[in-house]
Amino acid sequence: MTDQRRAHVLDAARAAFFELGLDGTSVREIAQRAGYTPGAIYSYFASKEAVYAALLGESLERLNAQVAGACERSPAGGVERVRAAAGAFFDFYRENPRDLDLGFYVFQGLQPRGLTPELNKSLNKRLRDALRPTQDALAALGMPAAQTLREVTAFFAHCVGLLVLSHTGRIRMFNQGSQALFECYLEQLVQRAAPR
Amino acid sequence: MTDQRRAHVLDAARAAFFELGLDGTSVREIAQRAGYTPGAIYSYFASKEAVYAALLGESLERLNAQVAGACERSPAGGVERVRAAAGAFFDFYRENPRDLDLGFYVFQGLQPRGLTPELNKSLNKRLRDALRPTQDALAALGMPAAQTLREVTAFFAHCVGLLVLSHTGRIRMFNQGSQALFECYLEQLVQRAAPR
Amino acid sequence: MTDQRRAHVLDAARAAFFELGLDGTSVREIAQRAGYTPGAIYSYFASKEAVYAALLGESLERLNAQVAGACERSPAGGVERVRAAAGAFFDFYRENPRDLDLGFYVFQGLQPRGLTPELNKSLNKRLRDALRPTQDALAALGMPAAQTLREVTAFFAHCVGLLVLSHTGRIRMFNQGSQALFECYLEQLVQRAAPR
Amino acid sequence: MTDQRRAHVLDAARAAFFELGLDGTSVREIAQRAGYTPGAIYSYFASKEAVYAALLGESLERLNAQVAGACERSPAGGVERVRAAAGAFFDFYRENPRDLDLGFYVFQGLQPRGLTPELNKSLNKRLRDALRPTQDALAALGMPAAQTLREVTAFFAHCVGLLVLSHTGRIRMFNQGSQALFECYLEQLVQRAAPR
DNA sequence: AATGAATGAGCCTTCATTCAT
DNA sequence: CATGAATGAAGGCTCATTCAT
Repeated sequence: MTDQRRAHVLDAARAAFFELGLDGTSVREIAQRAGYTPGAIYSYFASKEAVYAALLGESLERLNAQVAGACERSPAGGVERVRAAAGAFFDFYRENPRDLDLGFYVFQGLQPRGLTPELNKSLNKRLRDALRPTQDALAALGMPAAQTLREVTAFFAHCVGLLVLSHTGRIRMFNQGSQALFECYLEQLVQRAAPR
Repeated sequence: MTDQRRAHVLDAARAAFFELGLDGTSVREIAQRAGYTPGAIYSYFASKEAVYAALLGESLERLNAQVAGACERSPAGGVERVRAAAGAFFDFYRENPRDLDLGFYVFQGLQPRGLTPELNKSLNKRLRDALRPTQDALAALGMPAAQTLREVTAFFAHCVGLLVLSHTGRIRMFNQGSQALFECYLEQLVQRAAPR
Repeated sequence: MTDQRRAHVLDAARAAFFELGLDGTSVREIAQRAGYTPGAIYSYFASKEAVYAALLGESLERLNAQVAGACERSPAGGVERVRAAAGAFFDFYRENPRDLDLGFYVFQGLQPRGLTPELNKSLNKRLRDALRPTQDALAALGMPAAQTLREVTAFFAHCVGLLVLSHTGRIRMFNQGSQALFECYLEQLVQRAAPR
Repeated sequence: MTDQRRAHVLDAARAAFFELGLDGTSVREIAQRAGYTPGAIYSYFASKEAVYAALLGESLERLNAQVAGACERSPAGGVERVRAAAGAFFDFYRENPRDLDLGFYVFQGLQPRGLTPELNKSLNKRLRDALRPTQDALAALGMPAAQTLREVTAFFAHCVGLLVLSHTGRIRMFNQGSQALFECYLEQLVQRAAPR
């Protein structure tokens, strides 16, 4: 019951945040969309930042689901699996730029009240999980463990860079598209994993 | 005289911003650090956002200077020049993470009052300028023009990604260092520019 | 409950405004007089201007009540009714000069936020309503419709003029009293409505 | 020399005030238009309100000139002179609504600093002067002195009322034009002065 | 006479949060 | 659990005015 209502608040928060951005979203706005008064929000979350942390948690679940779904639809052990896992990760954030904002906001500026070390750890873990399939797929192609770790980290960074540039419009400065650049990077990665 | 005082305000703003972050910095805070009352700030800048724009402009000048300096100290036409130009760019933001924040803040959220189209254009240009030496160095190695553009964009994205991950502590998640990963990417880039 | 408190804020605002004038009244002042902190005012009114609009609305209700009361106490259909309706209108503003200020302030300078077109329309209507009994009384004496409209408009203007002159002390310049001048105008009007 | 410069400041102030209104005009604005820095204004005027008082004085001179001009162009001693004097007075403010604002602002809200008793007296006198020709013309038609005073005061009030209603757009509420209503009032006045 | 710099008081408004009921 | 009311701190900004130079 309580969980349902909490989820309802979260839905309202997500909608508000997607529509208005992080700065444009106030507790009042969330409450209003949820059909509550501001005070009620604090029955479900300790603070506004806790709402965002929960939102991020939920966002990471969707991310993992999307990655897992893509993996299931591709044969294990081949380069296709690398493409599927990596592509699903990138696509998730390309299609949902607000989820990227959310991640940076929570991971960057939060007070201890909003992001306890345990919560931080668990969120980190889910993010890490979403990259694991890519890492595993690289390993399955014979890439040494140390290198898969390096590659997946670099891959993550590359995605983040492309997404941020795309999201802030900086990439237009170069007349380039993030999708094409992503594919380019992915092919180089696949090349390194399975030469020839 | 006025310029000196304006610079003094800018110094105060930079210090405040480096210490407290962009959201934590108020006009009151800047004024206090500069030894002024809040109203005085508006003798030098039209708005708070104009202060940030000026800060960014100045940051981009330092960036360009650093890149130019590194280029001067390396022979033109060889791979060393690529390493110098690209490395200087990355190092600037690695050593001054707040300058990266500044860039994203200004480019993302500013009102027209703070960031006129002309100013936006000129700031963009200076950012672009800072990447030009890298692009030129790639071209000097015989890389086709279309590819140099693609590569420099991807390079920029990779830097941003590594820096953001590093800045938000996410890179620790992978037990990796941004410096090492940068060098790795740079070597791959050099490889592509000058195979063998 | 909320309505009571809203009325309480309105009382404070009216008192402040009567004492300090519209320009001298700040939200802080209103809040202080109401026993609140400034932010609380915004629970009851969207803006400072909305407070004034509400004050004017309430002023116009009092005006209409006063006019209606005077009409009830006078026989319909005769010149007495003209004197009653017109006199009540003038007396209201003579006795409450600040209410006149309020009207002009709101009707003149308000932002859309404080005075939406609908609100403007409804306030206008109530002002118009307060003059209707005078117009009707003129018609009851046999004055043609077109003339009643002209006369009531001129009457309104004359009242406003006398009140403004009286309020700003300019009338003293002529050693005249607004009351006597009003009665004079009224008698001329009655003459025109019911010659002999 | 000083007087010339003072006049120059006054010109700037008038222009600013006509364009931006009283609330929209700042000392900065006036100074800028006069080619000065704000502080310089205080070499010529004790305060912003003193500027307005001076502006009003000058406005009253123009008013008197306009009235005098109209009188000169009409035969003395007849009803035409009444129409000319009264009409010129009304026209002045109908054509220059800002001058009316000025008058009310100065006469209503000024601090002692801006409006000393002597200045007040002299401004009052000039206003009174502008109505004298109308009063004299009425007397020339044989109207008793006591009545001419009453009539000219009522006339002044009627003008002010029509102008204020016109200026604030309230007159539209009645689908009436201030010009027509003025003429109507004037004819009644003439009637009273020279029956038949 | 004029500047340039700065003040200081004030403005309206926003908002996360608290807490008695 | 939820409300309704209110807080308090802060926010960016404006502007008449002062005064040393």
